[in-house]
Amino acid sequence: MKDLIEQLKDIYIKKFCKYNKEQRNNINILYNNYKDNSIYGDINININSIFFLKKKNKNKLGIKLGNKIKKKLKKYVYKYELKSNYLNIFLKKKYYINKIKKFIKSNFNIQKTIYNKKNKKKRYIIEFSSPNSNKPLHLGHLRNILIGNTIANIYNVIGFNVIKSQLINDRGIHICKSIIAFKKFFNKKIKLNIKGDHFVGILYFKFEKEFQKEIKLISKKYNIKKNQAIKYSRLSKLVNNELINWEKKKGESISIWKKINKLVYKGFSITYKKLNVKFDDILYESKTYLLGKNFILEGLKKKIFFLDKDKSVYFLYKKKKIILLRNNGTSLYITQEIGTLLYRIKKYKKFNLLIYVVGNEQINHFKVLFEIIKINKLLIYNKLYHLSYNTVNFLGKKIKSRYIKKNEFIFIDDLICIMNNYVKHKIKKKKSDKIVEQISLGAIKYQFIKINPKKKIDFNINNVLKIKGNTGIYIQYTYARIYSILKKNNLKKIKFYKTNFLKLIKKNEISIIRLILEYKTIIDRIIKKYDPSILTNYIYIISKKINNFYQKNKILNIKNIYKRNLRLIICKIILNFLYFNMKILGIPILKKI
RNA sequence: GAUCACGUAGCUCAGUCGGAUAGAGCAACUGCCUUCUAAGCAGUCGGCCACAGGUUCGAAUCCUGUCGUGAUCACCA
Repeated sequence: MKDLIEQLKDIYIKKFCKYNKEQRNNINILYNNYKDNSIYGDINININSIFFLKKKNKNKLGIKLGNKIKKKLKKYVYKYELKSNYLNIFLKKKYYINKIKKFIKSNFNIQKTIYNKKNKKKRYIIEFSSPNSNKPLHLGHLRNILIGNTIANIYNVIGFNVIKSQLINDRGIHICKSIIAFKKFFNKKIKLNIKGDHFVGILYFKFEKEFQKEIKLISKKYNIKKNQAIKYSRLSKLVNNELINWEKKKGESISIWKKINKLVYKGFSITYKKLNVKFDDILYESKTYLLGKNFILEGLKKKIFFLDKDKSVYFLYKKKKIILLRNNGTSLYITQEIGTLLYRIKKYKKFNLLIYVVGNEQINHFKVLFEIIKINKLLIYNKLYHLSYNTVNFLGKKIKSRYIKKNEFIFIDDLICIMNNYVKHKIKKKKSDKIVEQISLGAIKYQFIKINPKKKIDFNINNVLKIKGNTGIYIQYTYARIYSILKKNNLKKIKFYKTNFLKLIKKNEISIIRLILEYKTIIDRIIKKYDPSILTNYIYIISKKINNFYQKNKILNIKNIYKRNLRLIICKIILNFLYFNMKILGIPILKKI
């Protein structure tokens, strides 16, 4: 059974744009949750496209459409009004009552009521996080993870088959830097009192520090520029040799590499666990990069790629050379990326969309990658999407390891720690550490998801530390409030059939239900725009509405049993609805706060 | 220099692929706890939607230009 919005759309299409696809996509029919319903009605139909047909007759055509709707949907529609550019539909209370009954029938199952599972065959692969294995996850990863995880969860809600995929960049020069530091500055001794990934991070930063020192010395000594000084750097040579050793699997390179990676992965898993993020699939570039190398060599034979004078392999993109293989035969970022994609094609065979959640600094990288796939006539060309988001800036600049100084933190673990301390001090009643952490995690996640991925985040600890107003805590608090009411009254004892909802239901109760009916539109918009922030905003509006209702109306302590039943039912719907969406957003659910 | 984003209230952000009177939160100031969780609710204050043109019945939204901020510009990953 189609829902009302879809039915209205059908009538509209039949009447005005049966054959015009473009206009069909522009039809704008929405529940009115933002303006006075007694004036603007329950559903607003934007009739601009009618202007397209005949400007002069817009009123006539509007009335025609209104009459048709009233006739066809007389069960629910009792009135329509033409106002400005809108055809406003006024609904009977019965419509909302039926919706409430539907919720009751499904035992308050949000998924069943709003989305009936379909499309299970459609497979979506979502790659997110993609860390390097040389340092802990930082705030850039945090944004990435939260966007990726939320989008993945939403695809899941609709009923698609979703694969959350993590690609770990576990090979390359950056790892070798940690390896050298481990050998040279730490005598191959692991510090056990530090979380694994942080320890490896320390190795990496130690290397960078020493490296910069050396470069400075050389450039001063010989009076040359820094980038030229690299040629004479001893540490740089050591790293390059380490990479060659690693590729040849010589010496202790591999064993130390394995040891370091193990530490890092252990550290990652703790952070992921805290964030409550799980992956269905983990890929390692060390295992896929050879596939890419072979692919490029084959392309060279097919004359899709070319050999440069210095024997490096390149690809022409917009008349510019893009290097695909170094002249010494070792592979690059793009090489690995191709390899990983080939691996995925082999493993999953068919998928509808592969979404790369990667920062916007790599827009060009993905353009090149997709072009390479297209030019090689691989059929998946249309099934690749780069979900790019803006950077997380710290002190005005993009977060990069070289910006880290003492007393500055950019790691997820540190942020959680700081937030925990803050919540602990701000909180009125004493709470267990577990609850404190769940509150701070909710706050952090909400604060990051809240912002449109297109916009950059200038990270400021004071923004995250907010616990009033539009925050994760507000959502958690709303949930806990309603939960405590329902806990005091066992819903199962209520006999629904005795309640005459039609007489009891009032404006404010209807407006809550109407808000929930908008959910489908919201989800559609999120999928269309790849923007999870839409969901946080929506959940916030719902929370505000229910808090307002809570404060103005008594729910448990009223004499009229039937009225109480109705309000409890609405509470139960909202409770499950919040639960459902908090799960999607990954905000911890607390029964008490 | 080129390319791509973004510029909305003092601050942090919404704004439905052009439509009804530009919306929230924070901060500041008022009210509201002997009654279901006051981490809340109700209200006041605050806007030349960066600037200038253009497109049309109609622009915060589309186009062009200018300014500002950031990212990228290829053998780092």
